[in-house]
Amino acid sequence: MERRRRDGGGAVLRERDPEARRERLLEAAGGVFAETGYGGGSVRAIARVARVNVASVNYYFGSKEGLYREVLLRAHRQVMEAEPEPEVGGDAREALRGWVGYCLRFVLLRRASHPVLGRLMAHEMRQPTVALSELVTLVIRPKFEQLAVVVAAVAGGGMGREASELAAHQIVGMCVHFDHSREVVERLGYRVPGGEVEIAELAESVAEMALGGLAGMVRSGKGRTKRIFK
Amino acid sequence: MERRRRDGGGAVLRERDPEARRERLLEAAGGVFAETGYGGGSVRAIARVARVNVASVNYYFGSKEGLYREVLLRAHRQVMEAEPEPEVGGDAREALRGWVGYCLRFVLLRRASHPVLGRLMAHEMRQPTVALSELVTLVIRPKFEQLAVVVAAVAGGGMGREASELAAHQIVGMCVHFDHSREVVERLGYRVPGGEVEIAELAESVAEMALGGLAGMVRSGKGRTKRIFK
DNA sequence: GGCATTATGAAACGCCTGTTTATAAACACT
DNA sequence: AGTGTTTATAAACAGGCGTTTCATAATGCC
Repeated sequence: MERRRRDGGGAVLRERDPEARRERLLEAAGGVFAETGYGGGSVRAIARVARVNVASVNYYFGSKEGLYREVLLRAHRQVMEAEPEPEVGGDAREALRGWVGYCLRFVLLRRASHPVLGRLMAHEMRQPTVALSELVTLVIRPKFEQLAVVVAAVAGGGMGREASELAAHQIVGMCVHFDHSREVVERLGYRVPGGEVEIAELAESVAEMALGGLAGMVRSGKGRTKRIFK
Repeated sequence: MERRRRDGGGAVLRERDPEARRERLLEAAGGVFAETGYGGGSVRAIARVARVNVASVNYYFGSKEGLYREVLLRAHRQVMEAEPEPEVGGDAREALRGWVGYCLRFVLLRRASHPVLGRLMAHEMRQPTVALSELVTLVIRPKFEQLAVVVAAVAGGGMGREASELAAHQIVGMCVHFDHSREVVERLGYRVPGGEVEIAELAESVAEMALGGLAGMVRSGKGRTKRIFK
């Protein structure tokens, strides 16, 4: 079948600056994907926010997925530059407090300048894309093993490796819950914090529960015989 | 513009049993929505599973949303009939263990006969629909307040109401994490349990951390002065 | 100036979605 | 047998999606 001729629309002003366009697209995509996740964000919405034609997404990034990958890489790079690592040396209990604070900041902090990686990862956890495995080995696993080490140190030899990791999962669960289930948590009357000070308060509470819980596990000897990892 | 005539397809075998069709649709929709959430499941997929025409969804339930609401109601009814309530009377610590076990069973259990409400609610938490508020007041809030009471009882007057509720949120976080972040948790080497026995083991660990954590909070007096609820 | 290269925009493509319409078969009742 | 209602179906509809096409405007180069 014959295609209709199209005339391209006549004289239009064309700003021409590839670098700026690429950057605007990445910025806009970061915001959109952080808000709605990969599947929820449409390339048309991104293009609109970036004030750019839809076709530019494919021109610059090949596909929606390509754009998403670059957004993730960029966000990861920004975090590595901007966010200070948690203190894990020295006192083990203090290290655990530091880790919890770091994790909660990562997930909850809503500063304008804050990198969007935390929210992107939250969406990945809920609805994984092909990028999840990469993200796990690149970002999540190192952080998680760091926590597992801290947990083992807090237990002071009172817990096996498997029990430490299980406890670490539970601690992570406490942290991410306030973001993952935000809608429910807020409907139940808790105002999920978004500022530095409030997040620090929440972190103190979570760390307190973790520290007390670990102490209890060590006392009861529950951490010794478990064998529930594969 | 004039519409083309359609002939309806001639002689086809038609099974005629409204009740069974409605039931098949609800069953199929329960499975599909439990797997992919409301947004992720398409009416065409549901109709295919139910071996029913697409239009039947709108004929019987008005809309996709109407079908979803009935699925939720049905699932809730099934749970109320099938799943035993957790023991909350008697010893407070034992009550907490009971609650955690109930919550984990609710979220993780994958028996063929198990109601799908847990998985539907998990999707609602991640991506709320208009049904979430209803679900919160109908199912989640009662359970949550039950937990908050148990937590306060375990603390034995050593925690204020707000601190009890915050601790309750943290405990819920530990429970739902293993389902919400299943993909990540499994990639980190933990096999998320789906059977009764394993779930009970996990529940013991979570309850242990909660009990120890609450004890620690009471000891340190952290539960007294907090004022971070709105 | 002439020409190839790169970048941009409007529209189309093909596929999916939930929903509606028109037809028709099956049933209930007279 | 005839009539009216309920139930079932295939096809159309309207709109969204990611992607592609193609003409053209802007640029770099000779």
